[in-house]
Amino acid sequence: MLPFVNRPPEPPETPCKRHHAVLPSSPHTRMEESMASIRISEARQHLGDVATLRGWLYNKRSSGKILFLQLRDGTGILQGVVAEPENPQLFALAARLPRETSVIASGTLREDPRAPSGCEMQLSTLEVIQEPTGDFPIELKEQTPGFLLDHRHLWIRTGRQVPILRVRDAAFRAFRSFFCERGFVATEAPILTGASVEGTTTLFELDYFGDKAYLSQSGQLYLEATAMALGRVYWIGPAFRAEKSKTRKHVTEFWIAEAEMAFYDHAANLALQEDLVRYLVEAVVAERKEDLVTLERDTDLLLREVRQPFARIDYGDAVRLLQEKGHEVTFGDDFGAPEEEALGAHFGRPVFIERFPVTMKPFYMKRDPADPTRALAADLIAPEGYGEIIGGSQRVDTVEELLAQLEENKLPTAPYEWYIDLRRYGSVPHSGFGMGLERVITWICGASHIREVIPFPRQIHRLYP
RNA sequence: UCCUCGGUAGCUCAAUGGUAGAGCGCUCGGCUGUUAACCGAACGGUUGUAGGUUCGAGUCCUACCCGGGGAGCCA
Repeated sequence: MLPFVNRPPEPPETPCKRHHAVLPSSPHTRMEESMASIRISEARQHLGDVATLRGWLYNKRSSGKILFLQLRDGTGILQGVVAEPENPQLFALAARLPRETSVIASGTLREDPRAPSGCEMQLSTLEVIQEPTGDFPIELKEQTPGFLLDHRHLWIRTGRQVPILRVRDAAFRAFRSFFCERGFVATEAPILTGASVEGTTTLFELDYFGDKAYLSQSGQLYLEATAMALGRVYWIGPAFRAEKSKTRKHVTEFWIAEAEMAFYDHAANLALQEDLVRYLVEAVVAERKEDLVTLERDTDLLLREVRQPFARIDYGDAVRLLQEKGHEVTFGDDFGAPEEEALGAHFGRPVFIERFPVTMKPFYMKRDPADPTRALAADLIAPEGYGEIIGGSQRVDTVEELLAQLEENKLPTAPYEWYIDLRRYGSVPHSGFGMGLERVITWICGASHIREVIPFPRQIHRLYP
């Protein structure tokens, strides 16, 4: 047995050999030894080679005795070409196959400006793995959201959905890289909880061996505990809100990216959030530029938005600004979607709204020493109408303040004893925030609805598939 | 939960209270460079459900069911 050591892979003699080496074994795979199995994203590196790709028939077009198969494999779409006079049997087979037939296709890769991607495969063999038994429900034209959502398990194969899910992957990874590079420790919060974090939002309730339990709406309180153990922590986890929201910004199950930092004050918290959002956008645009172009996202605009310093506005000033713009808001109101959109449009870049009145915010936020009616909290509003993407604050760090604020919010202390303990044993100033990953991804993609950027969105009255 | 719009062919949509239509998809035929191909033909219906008005209802009325968009709340 070879010793398991961390060594770099040997440089491949040819790209073909490298890819051959990583082929998984499969009962469906009957590869000829000399042929490189490629993924479509790598096709350009194999021009002139005979190659094999495994995937699905995405679409088919023809003109007389020439047939164009659009093949997809999850990394891209490549055109396969077959002409009847050259290969009548293959032509007959290809002409018969319906969309989404799973196939192993082999042929010569070559550049051709007439092909949609600039290169194509001159097909020599086509092995059918499974031929669909009915018409594929998702058509390559406009369909209604209800129908598409009922067929989400198939919808994700088509059109914008594939690039969006790749951007999502890049965003998740960039979030983790950002914190990993800064020495934060990834840790986890429980999903099953015995009490509400904020005491306000509606939770999903379930039976826990005869007791009531709830699905977590945020890992924050637990991250405060792990931050006292590890210093600086972060995680990405699911969050559940049972509110009957029906908007383009809401799903009942979403992924929250949270960080909690010991010895960070409000200012340091905002600086970190700004660095994070800028890093995320830069990283995702760099990695998935092609996908964003496919999605027709204006990446220059996106980069301009994040490369300048983010705007900051005091809550009171934001109210006055909105009033000047004709919005009917008064001090103490939370901002609705039109107000968030107006603020985003006014600044043309992400904007922090700082120092909310404490009456609007949950019990765990620290008050501003300069004005105890205000919380050391900020929401980050994305531009272009995408709304709030981060909510954060400096946290209460003394037992006295915490008990007083629990009481003001009419919350019992018993479920929070462990949380109060954090202020009893070496409490320190600390801050943190939660970012709605789907909201950020929606903004980065320029998508029109949050449900497009999560593989299986959960909404009120929608639990299938 | 509230406001609003809708439910007709597999899909997307038409149809003054008077015979149920088109485009796309599927099927068949034509076309050797298609780009959601195009051209021609065929196939395709218990008009969301239940009741009511009417000589006659997809259309009008009532109730219910389901969905879209938006609001509030939030990330």
